[in-house]
Amino acid sequence: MSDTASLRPAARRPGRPSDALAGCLVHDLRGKLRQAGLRPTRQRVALGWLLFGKGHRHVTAERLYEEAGSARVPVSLATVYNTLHQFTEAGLLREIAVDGAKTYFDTNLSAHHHFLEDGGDTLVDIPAGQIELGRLPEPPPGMVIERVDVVVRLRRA
Amino acid sequence: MSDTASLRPAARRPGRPSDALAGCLVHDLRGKLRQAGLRPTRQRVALGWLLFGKGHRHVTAERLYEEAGSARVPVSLATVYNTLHQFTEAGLLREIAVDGAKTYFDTNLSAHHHFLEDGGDTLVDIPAGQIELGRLPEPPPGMVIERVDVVVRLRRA
DNA sequence: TTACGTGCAAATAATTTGCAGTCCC
DNA sequence: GGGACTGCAAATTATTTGCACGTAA
Repeated sequence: MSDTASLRPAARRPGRPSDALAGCLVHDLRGKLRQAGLRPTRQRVALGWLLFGKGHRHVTAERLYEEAGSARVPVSLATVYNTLHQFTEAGLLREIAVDGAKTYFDTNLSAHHHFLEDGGDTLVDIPAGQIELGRLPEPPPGMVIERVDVVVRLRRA
Repeated sequence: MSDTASLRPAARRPGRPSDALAGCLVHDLRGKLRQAGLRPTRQRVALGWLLFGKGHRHVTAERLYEEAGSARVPVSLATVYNTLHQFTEAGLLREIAVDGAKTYFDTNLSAHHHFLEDGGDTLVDIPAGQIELGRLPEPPPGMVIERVDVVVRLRRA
């Protein structure tokens, strides 16, 4: 049984390009993983599907674990953590630490920033270009700027 | 204002200004705590002393706990956590979450941002004005911007 | 086949909490 | 004296690790 079939068993019908894309996406995903030096195992493909299957998202390990469970793709929490970090190292994800304990992983790799809603629970993208850094400070000697993260904290009006 | 005076007192005498200053600083600190609705207990005054006694700083709970031990002011780690949070709620400190597990507390309340050195260990202030946010994005409806945090991640060149 | 992955449970790490005893006002 | 504060140790929460077994190439 192929992963494709198990994950997206929809019938092929004209007028719905998503079916064709679905197969394509999984195929791409496997290629992506392989290129990153990661063996495309069932779990990695499944988690990759959940992560990259429907637009950009922010997830915590816990959340992805629950989703995997709901999607009838049982993986252990440890594997979710491992996979998320492997994806991050492979440049497929970005790790963002906004507050306190939880670590979020962002599938959006392009330069952009975040809104943090008051409880610290929800993270929302700020479209690139909507925020503008005038000039950056000079880094201390011997250091280079790797990345700039902006978090806009929100409060209910 | 008075903060400036209490934080950066000029030396009044060659020799041992520390006694007079100590009284003054401690006195201010007690007043500060009282104004914030916090009873100026021995531990709070001692921790306040370590925090506010010598210029702005970034500390983790763990670090402050060690310092307190070194300064012959034994407090429990739990009390350090409690105190830091109480100070934060009282507006005496600012909590900054830059990465992963550790939470830093910043005694500098003015608008400013941070450099984060690569390991995520050291946090350095970026003087206000050295960084410039062009324009801020519009917050989602029903929300207002409370604060903007910028973290500039550094890597060894 | 065989090294790489995975699951599980136990180990860490940072932080919080419950409660008996202590100290400030 | 009385209620706020503290210390300790146990509880939580988020995450990591060690190791036997499973599986993709």
